[in-house]
This record gives sequence, C-alpha cells and structure tokens, in this order.
Amino acid sequence: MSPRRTVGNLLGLAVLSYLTQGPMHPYELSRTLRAHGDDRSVKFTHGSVYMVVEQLERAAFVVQHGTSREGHRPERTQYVLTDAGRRELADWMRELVGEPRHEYPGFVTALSFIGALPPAEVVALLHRRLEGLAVLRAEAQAVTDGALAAGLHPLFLIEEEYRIAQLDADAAFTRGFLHRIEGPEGWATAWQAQHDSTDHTGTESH
Amino acid sequence: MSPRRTVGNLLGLAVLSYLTQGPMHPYELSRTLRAHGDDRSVKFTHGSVYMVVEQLERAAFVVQHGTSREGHRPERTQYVLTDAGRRELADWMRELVGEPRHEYPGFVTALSFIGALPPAEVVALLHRRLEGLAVLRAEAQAVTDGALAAGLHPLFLIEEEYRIAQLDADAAFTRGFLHRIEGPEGWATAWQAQHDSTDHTGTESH
DNA sequence: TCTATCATGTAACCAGTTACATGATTTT
DNA sequence: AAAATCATGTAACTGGTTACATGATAGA
Repeated sequence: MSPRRTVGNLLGLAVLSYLTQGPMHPYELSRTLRAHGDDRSVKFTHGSVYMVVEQLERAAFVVQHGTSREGHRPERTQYVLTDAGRRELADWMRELVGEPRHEYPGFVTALSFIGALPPAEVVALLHRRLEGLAVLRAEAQAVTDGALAAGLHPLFLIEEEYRIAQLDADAAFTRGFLHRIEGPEGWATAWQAQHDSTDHTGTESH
Repeated sequence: MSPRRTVGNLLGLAVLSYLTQGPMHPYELSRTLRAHGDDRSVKFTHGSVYMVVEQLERAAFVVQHGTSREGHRPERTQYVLTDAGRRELADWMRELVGEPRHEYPGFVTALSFIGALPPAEVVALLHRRLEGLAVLRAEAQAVTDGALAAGLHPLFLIEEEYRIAQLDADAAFTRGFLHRIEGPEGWATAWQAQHDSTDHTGTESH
C-alpha cells in the first residue's frame, strides 16, 4: 500500500502554500520561511527545502519555470505551482484541519514508562517541567504580542494561540499528576515499592 | 554537531524499558509491545524494532546474550541491557519528563496556512474536526475504562489521561476559533476578501 | 586586499518503511 | 495433506540530516 500522499513531509505543504504567491527558487523559499517565522510551525533545514522541492517536482505538483539571474549571482531555478499542486494544497489542508490524527509526542511515550523512575524523582522533574512550560508559553506570547503590535491580523497568529492552549492543558495536567502522587491518593508509596522490586535503572551509580 | 542522543528514536526508549525486565529477542519485543498496547504511545512497525535494536547495540546500550532455541523454531538472538543502557534509559526519561520540547503537530502547520482556504470551508472543517476529536477521546476513554476494570493501577494509564486532556484542549480551542470566525468579531468577511484577492487554490474546479 | 558572511547548491550518510523470504505450527 | 497463519529475520528503497563546496558581495 503506497502512503496516502506522494509527498508526506509537511514542509511540502508550506512550499505549496508559498508558491501560490508566485514562482520562487528553493533558496528564496528557505529564507522567506525563516523570515516569516514559519520555523516555529514547520520543522525544516536548508537542505530539506531542496529535497522537498524535488519530491514535489517528481509528483508534478510544481514545475521548473526557467532560471533567473541577478547580477553575477549564481543561476537560480524557479518553480511554479501546477493545477495538481493547487488541488493537493487544498486537499491536504482539508485533511489536516478536518481530520484530527493520533499523534506521538515524546511526553506520552515517557509517561507510559514512568514507572522506570522513582516517584520522588518524578516529582522533582514535574516541577522542572512546569517551569519549562512557562518559558515556552512566554515565548509564544511574545511572538503574538510583537506581531499584533506590528499590526498583523490575529488570524495569522492562530497557530500560536493553539500552542498556548496546549501548553496550558499540559501544565494543568502536570499539576494534577503531582497532586495524585503527593496527595491523599498516595500513589507514591505503592509506586516506590513496585519500583524497588522490579528494576534498578542505574540511578545509584554516578 | 552530532545529535544529542546516539539513538534518537523513541522506540529505543521502549526497548530499553522492556529490557530492564530481563533479556528478550527482537520479535518478542515487537509482540510484547503490541500486546501491551504500547503502539498507542510509540510509533513502530515490526521492521523498526530490529533496526532500533541494532542501533542500541552499536551504541553499546544492549549486547547479545547468546541465542536460545525452543522446539524446532528458528534461533533467536537475545539481548540484555548494559549498565550504559540503564543510565541512558534513566537520563532519557529525565529529559523527556523534565524538559518540555517545542513540537510540530500537523494541525499547527495547517493553522499557519489557514488563509489558503476560504472561511466558509474552514467552518465546515472545524465542525468535522470536533466530531473526530470526540471519537479519539472515546477511544482513549474506552482503553482506560477497560484496563481499570481489569484491575490495572491508574498510574499505568496516565498517558491516556494526558491524551484526553490534550484532546479536550484541542476541542475547546476549535470551538473558540469557530466563534471568532462566525461571531461578532466577524473574521469571515475580511478573510474572504483577502482570500479572493491573493490566491485561488483550485477549489472551484470540480 | 584579506576575511567574513551571504547565496546557492550537491553529495554522503544514516534512519525508517515496506516488501519479501523461509521454516514451523495449526487448522480444515 | 493442503492451506493458512505464526515466528523470525533480511534486503531494498526512500526520506531526512549534515557536512561540504564554490562563487559573490560587504566590511575591516
């Protein structure tokens, strides 16, 4: 079974989206993405932009539009969107917005093996986590505040708002978890006993 | 700059965790992970288990422990945890729990290009999203209900609880977004105007 | 003019996924 | 005894990341 989409990398979505504005060459895409702060929403590096443009070309979502030259700079290969590319962009967006997918964040994985750490240490770590979450939240807030002050319409900051909502939910969960370890439910004692009996993860050797 | 961890795949964490219980061979790991429902928290396939075990071996977090044979079945290569492996497990867990990381879920990417779709369509998609979120939530709830009824301690279901918290936050955000599009703030009209003027993503062609 | 940084791209390497292979059991 | 499924593993392909290469401009 071939994967649902010929190009699965979300960086491809970003490229398709930018190409609706007109032809660009890969380096320009890379710079523009970074300049617009899209590296907060899409993971990419300089090299991966070239890769994904190649993939989009193989899939016929973009085609070379000729090369342009400016001064004595190297030649640049420009790409334009095809009709198939426009359709792919719209279809992909519809899927991402309309069909929530099961995701695998690292914290979920860690939680499912949380018994590998002793409860006292987990308590300390969860407190550090709360601090880290506050930092991330402040960053997101700073980004939106700055952009709003510069006159950007809040629609273009909606992804940061989503992020803040998720961070707040994460923090609320973390506090709840702490209470259940330390509070009257007393998970700590049973947990410690089971931890002692089942494994020793090398914590004692420095 | 070499990546922070020699083995970065979270499936490696799962393997290290299971190997604290004693030696296993890759196939057994694969079966056990699936039997315990860990495929909800870690993305893996049959083949990737073999790959990650190889990587762990190269990194000296596990070593071959000899082979075992049962009946006339093929020989199986067993692996055991090394001391370095135990330390890596503990250290990795500490990082994942204590240091929240910036993540890149697909919905965030889509939100940052949401202007590519017309507002009326987005409204419809967000309603579909709410249904999908309810389904995912019900699944998570069913998993925990079943396991609790079977007598499992809630500590071992904490990752599902986290998931539910995130799904609820997602749904709350989605409702808020809908209100701002449709409500008195009236994002819809400005949005539609800007959408008409800047791009046409092939929606009109059948 | 030397050095640093920008602009643009390629190549080599490692990770991850999919498909295939083969013998052992179990079912019909 | 044929077919199906389980148990175990390997190989081939594709994707993604990192490092490198090279000419152009700008700053000291």
